[in-house]
Amino acid sequence: MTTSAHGVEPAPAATWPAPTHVTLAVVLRVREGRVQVLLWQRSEEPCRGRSALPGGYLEPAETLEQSIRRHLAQKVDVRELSHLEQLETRSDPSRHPDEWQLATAYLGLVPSGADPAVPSDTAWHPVDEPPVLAFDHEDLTLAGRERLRAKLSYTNIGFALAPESFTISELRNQYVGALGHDVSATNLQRVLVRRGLLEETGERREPGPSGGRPAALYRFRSRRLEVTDPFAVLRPPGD
Amino acid sequence: MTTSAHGVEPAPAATWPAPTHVTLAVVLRVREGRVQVLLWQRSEEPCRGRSALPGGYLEPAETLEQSIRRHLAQKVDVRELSHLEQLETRSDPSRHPDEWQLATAYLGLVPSGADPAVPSDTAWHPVDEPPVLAFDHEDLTLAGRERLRAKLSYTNIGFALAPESFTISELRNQYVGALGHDVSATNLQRVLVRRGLLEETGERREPGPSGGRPAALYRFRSRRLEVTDPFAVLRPPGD
DNA sequence: GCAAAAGTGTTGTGTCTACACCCATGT
DNA sequence: ACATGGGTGTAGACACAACACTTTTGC
Repeated sequence: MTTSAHGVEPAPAATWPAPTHVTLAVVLRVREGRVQVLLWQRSEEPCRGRSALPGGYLEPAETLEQSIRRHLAQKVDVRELSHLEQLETRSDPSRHPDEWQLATAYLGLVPSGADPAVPSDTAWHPVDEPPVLAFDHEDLTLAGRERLRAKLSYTNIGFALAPESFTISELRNQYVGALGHDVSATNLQRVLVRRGLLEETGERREPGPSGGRPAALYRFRSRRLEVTDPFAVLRPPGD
Repeated sequence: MTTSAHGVEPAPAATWPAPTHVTLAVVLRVREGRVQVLLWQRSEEPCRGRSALPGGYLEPAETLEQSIRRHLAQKVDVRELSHLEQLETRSDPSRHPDEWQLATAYLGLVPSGADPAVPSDTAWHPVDEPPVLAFDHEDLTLAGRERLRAKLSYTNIGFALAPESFTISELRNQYVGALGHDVSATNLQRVLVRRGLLEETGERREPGPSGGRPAALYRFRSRRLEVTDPFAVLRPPGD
């Protein structure tokens, strides 16, 4: 196995016969109205001290998804991950200074409510104003954020931001943070119910000390990714 | 470089220290109302004689996109490719019988009008009833077809199916084939013009021998992929 | 009663499909 | 004249945003 060369022999990529392969994850969650990304402080060269996305080398006989789950398990309780999907594979030979390295990035989501412990070298950072990131990780983070934003409007991916059951205004907070603009609770409820994504659990949340009408609890009908608005336009005729 | 082992030593994937990496392309076009995919007849084991997607090994110091373009150049005039985008990377250790092989698939599109010559071992096949394909290539083909179908409704990807300039009914034929259902020329024109994707060239196509009103020629305003319907729902307020 | 929070009713707008109708050309 | 293919006008359906209004709680 190639051990991580740390700048001892900065050979140009062309001299490497075969690329190494790493998996990375853009793990996002929404807290206090902002999207946060899980970052890790590198203790090795290259880019020692810089923040980076969690991940690492692909091991023999594992799939990319198994690999990223294994690496993530060292940073966060993987059971808290409500969704994981492949983003893309980056291959620019100059993306890593010391070796020819391919990187397959995943998007992971953590629902509100869950608050997994993370090791001391790992922390959540606001995705809007991240620290300087290693390699091409900032660009990958942006790609993850965009993917989430886009899918919120035509899939049920909201399930991955919400806990089992929730009130509409709790769900609204997740959408507001993830989309970056205001969303009315009124219309959010109507859109998601009309599309059959949400159903009432029948229970209610008791109001806080300042009063207010008790809120109905909802859940997502499915907690697996489904496309809910497949034809924005150019629908098949007669339907 | 690993030469293609042809079943001589079918070692389990776990014994390979590092994966090989190939790039593949799902190259699609629409002809006579059907989607066709470019396939190639394998002359080597494994899967000798089976049809397969074009592609091959990644070479040192090239990016994945350079790699797939290089391999495609052997099968088709790459200048005819109007669009190329990454689909996904497959990593199941059992996807190849003889080696541990990762595969990054691309989606390529060829516009109507262009009719590139292909070598004798390569041909266009209807994507609906393909021959038995090697490895996981049938599934990748399906993924490519789905990607095209989805993007037709919320991006300007139609430019990649159409030549420089075209009549609405020619464009309609491409959409009908790609979507697999009828599309009215009337509404197609209105949707694409309203969204600012199409503009008239000012020229007209002379009618054929059977008469008819001459058709206006259109072109796509941009021939690079753009998202044109970013918010199917949950638009930002006040806009 | 009053404030707070949740939820419903309703109106207006924009975008789409469907279909009737008009236009320009060849024979 | 009439067939053929292209294009416009228009009406209805639908989904959405916005906002006024009602409901249910705590104090």
